[in-house]
Amino acid sequence: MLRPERKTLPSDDLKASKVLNHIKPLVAGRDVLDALVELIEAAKLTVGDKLPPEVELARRLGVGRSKIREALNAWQKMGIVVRNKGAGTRLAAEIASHSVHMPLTMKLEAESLLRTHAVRRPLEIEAVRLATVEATDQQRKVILARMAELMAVYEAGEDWRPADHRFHNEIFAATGNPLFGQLIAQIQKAFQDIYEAPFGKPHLGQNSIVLHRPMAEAIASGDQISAVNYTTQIMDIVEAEVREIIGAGK
Amino acid sequence: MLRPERKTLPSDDLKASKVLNHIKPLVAGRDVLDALVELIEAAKLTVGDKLPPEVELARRLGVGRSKIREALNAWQKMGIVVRNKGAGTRLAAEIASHSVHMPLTMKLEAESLLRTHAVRRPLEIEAVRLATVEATDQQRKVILARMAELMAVYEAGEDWRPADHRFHNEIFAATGNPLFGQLIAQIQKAFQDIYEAPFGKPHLGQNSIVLHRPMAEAIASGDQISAVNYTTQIMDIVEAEVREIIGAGK
DNA sequence: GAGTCAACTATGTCTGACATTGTTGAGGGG
DNA sequence: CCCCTCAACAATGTCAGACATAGTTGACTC
Repeated sequence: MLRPERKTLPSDDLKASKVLNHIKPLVAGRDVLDALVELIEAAKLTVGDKLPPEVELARRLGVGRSKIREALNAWQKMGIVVRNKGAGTRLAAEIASHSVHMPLTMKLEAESLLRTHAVRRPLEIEAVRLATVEATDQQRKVILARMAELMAVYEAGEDWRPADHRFHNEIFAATGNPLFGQLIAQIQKAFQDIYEAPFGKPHLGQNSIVLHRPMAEAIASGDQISAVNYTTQIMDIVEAEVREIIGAGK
Repeated sequence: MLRPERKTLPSDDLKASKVLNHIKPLVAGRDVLDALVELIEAAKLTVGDKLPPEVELARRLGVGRSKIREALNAWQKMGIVVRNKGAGTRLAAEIASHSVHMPLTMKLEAESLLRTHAVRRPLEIEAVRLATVEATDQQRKVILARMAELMAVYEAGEDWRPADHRFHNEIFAATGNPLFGQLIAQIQKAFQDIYEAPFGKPHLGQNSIVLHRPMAEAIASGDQISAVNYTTQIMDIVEAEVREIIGAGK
């Protein structure tokens, strides 16, 4: 009637648990995510590998389980890890492959940067197309005015991003569909949170400023094809800038 | 030497706490965020208003504080609330009117149905395009399998929407970008809540089912142009159906 | 050799406690 | 009367322990 005892410990994640001994506990100011990144790098974990369980991570890093969970949940939302009840937490994104020079933190965040941009791109293009079709005469004038304002600020060498923001918001308003503005605002926020942290403020999008004038004029004149064209170019330029910042293209 | 006692309770958040009595506890399957949305709507909270404290929310909704915290932290990341130690949690974004997280308010207006679709459309098309380019061989096979499953269920005259959902989810997964799936899931949720309530279950999208097979095959074979083409047609058909349901075009 | 099933593993959630910080309002001094 | 100080309060941040639930494994049975 007695069931047998299990003596052997399977330990699928030898790599991780072994390195865990060398990880220093968190000192004040150090972030849990940084420590996790350090662990992943040290253990050379790749896609599909299992991370140590929460309790062990918490013990080794000297923090509570809640902090570990918060960090891992954040990563799951970003698609970096996959967590399963009963099973463990596994690496999901390709983050440990190339370009050894760049710290892993930057790689992680660069991934999210590209992903966010990939979602933003079609929304922005469609918003411009809709605006070109739906805008009222009044709105077309305002768009041109915002564009002029943007160019002035830019040529004066000042910080042009607030003006850029107002310009794009006007376009979203002109679509007649508030969802565009709201969704992109969400994405934009995530975007900023990401790229302002690791990369400083690299003035992303600078190379595309000159394209804003013809784009605005295309919207104002109702030229759907040109408007979409210019927007696509702008998005491509921004994407190229992102890839340049994070080094080697995918 | 004795410091005075404080008898008065300041209660800045009268609105919220008052309505809290009427909120029903969470039943299985209901989401914490939905309950919070309901509370915010019922209390007519606007930007800057304070939400009830975590412990009270947890008590009233019949869940642990950890779930409340998880939900509120997620909202903070999205910029919907701002949380401060010592102070409380306050509404940051205008979500009382339109938001992907607030299907309840949108139910009222049939117009938002079209708006939601307008946002979903470019996302879906881009997701298909990306999937066509990025999918692994394995994923292409799974997409074809899901499509076959969908067609079988459809031709058997059963409810095909679960299968349809699985099919599209597989496409989103194949993009390699979890954001597409997440965003569209949000939108999809709002979409369903809207059209299922006022219009019954009109099987939206029925006329486009036949297009799913060539679309899946285009994805599987890497034919970007055809895939985008079929998807565009599908979205156009759905849009036409929506317009028909809500009566007169726009 | 294949299937069964119990022990094990790991995450999800609840509860209670304490730490830390913002807010408030009474009291004292000018 | 106004401003400043400061102690009590309120609310979130964090930790720790416990239980629930679901996936995984491997020895045993047939």
